[in-house]
Amino acid sequence: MSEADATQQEYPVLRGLPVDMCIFTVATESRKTPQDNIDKRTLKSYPDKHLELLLVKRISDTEGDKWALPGGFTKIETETIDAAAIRELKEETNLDASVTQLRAKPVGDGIYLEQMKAYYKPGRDDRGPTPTVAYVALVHEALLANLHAGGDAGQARLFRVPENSAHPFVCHTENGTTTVDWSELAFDHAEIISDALKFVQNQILTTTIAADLLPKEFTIAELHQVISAVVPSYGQMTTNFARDLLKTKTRNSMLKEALDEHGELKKSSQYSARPAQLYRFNEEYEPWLSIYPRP
Amino acid sequence: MSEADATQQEYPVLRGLPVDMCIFTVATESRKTPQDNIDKRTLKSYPDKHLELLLVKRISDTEGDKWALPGGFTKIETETIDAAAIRELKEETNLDASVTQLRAKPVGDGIYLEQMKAYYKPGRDDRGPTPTVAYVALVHEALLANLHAGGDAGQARLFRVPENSAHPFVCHTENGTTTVDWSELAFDHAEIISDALKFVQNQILTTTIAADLLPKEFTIAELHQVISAVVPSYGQMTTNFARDLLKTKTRNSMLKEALDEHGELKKSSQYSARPAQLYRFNEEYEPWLSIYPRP
DNA sequence: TTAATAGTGTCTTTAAGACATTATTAA
DNA sequence: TTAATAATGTCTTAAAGACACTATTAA
Repeated sequence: MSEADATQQEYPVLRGLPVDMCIFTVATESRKTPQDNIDKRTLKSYPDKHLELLLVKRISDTEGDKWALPGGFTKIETETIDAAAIRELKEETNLDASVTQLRAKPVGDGIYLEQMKAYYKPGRDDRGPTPTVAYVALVHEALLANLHAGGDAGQARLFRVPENSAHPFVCHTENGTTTVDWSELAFDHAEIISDALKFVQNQILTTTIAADLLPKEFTIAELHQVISAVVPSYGQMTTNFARDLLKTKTRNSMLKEALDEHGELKKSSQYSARPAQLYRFNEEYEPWLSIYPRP
Repeated sequence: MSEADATQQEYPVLRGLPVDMCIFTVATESRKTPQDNIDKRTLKSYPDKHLELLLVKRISDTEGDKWALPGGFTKIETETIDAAAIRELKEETNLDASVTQLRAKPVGDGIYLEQMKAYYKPGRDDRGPTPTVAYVALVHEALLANLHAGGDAGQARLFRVPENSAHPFVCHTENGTTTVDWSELAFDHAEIISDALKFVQNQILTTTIAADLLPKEFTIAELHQVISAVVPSYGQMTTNFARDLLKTKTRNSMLKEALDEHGELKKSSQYSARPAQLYRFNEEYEPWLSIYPRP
């Protein structure tokens, strides 16, 4: 301790680095029920999917009881920053999955986690502990069934992410609806969330992290639905979307047809009358992305 | 100070955030001279271009006199982290240009600067001040003519970046040649530089930051040369490269033909017998990048 | 003239897009 | 049967790639 103090003259020393977690999921709307007075055949229609973000309600501190991103501090002298992010992800989501490393590349087991950006502004009083390193996680909704609030937070809830900043974050529960406007978020979390949203939108379009939001085997329509949930401006599913995805030379190694134990094509009737072909991501696929012509 | 100490119990407080700068440039080999005993016509051939990185030699500290990335600390209570990066960029390069903001998007005036990643590992003794936030800059070589070492560093030099980690960084001067192996770099700077290299390679292929390494108006061959300098595996310049760049629908707004005051096409004979058409980047161009079919 | 680089013509293959048609299933 | 979604066929246009050819200049 005295050694650290002595060092402070030469260069400032950090005593534990804050981490903020942007934990997103793509939630599936509950299926239509017969009570909805709809032709029973409509029951097979795809449930809607939309993007949700985990927020926690702070218990009285400098930022009052505002909703905020979950977060914490690295355990100085024992943790890397990535390890702290993994620990926070587990704590905040009550995940029992064995997350032991960053998942910047999708592994298809439901968790993507990557560092996004470091934030720092002078004047701690304005926005709480500075700096902070923001991490972005995309987690399969099935893994978020047992949320609990960790650390210094009151409640943890998944909020639907609005398509533009004129609309609030919304959370429906049996006890009613909670809405949180962008301006009501603690610290500079509105800025961080805005950056994180652009980040996941870019990532889902340029990498195969959609794999972490889908079952191991999925239909093209389900894949399209996940993309559209994260990027609302993405177009409608068309018959050509599927064909372009499968037949073009630069993409034809991206998905593989799912086969059953007899080597037969596996199909799913979960959401459609006519069974749809199931696919899985090919882990060997490496996207080529460039604005310049391929050399 | 005592107020800060009191706060430490609740959450650790940072007392100035370190910043490491990965300052790259694309250097132009000195032109062939007649003494090289080459047919004079060869003089017009393009000079080679290659990627260079600014390193500084530390003066005796915990890391001895190793070569390292230039860096510094945010001025706590007055600077944002971005402001510190801008200040360090100016100090280390002796730039007199009025850099007042991050240039994540190219502005074509010779400077691209963007935050890459935050690093943190426990155990300060192993690698000096932790954490650190690494910034990546790509600067036009003309702006790096007046290098001087800033702060606690001895010398500042531009080193040629090797194409793989089996080879060292090399710097030629009148006084001889300096080579620095990856393993000889201070702290964990080899890891940071490795990440930064992938980062700039990805950025130059997916954004228009090449504009910052070129004159306002340039030929297609010069553009290709810059890309190849940063991404050595990029292919040879072909006649189809130019045509694909200019004629395809998704890219045809990327470059605009340069016109003189009479509205005539501007051409350059600087590097070729037959004059080549000059182009400039279209600032309105927004690349579309996705592994999925365009909606 | 020749060397060197810039740029065009033309043909082939592949990808993208429009849109009609057929297929498969549950109720 | 009908509704709903999956998948194919076919035709058109655009992009990519191969490669021979022409153009412009300096020395």
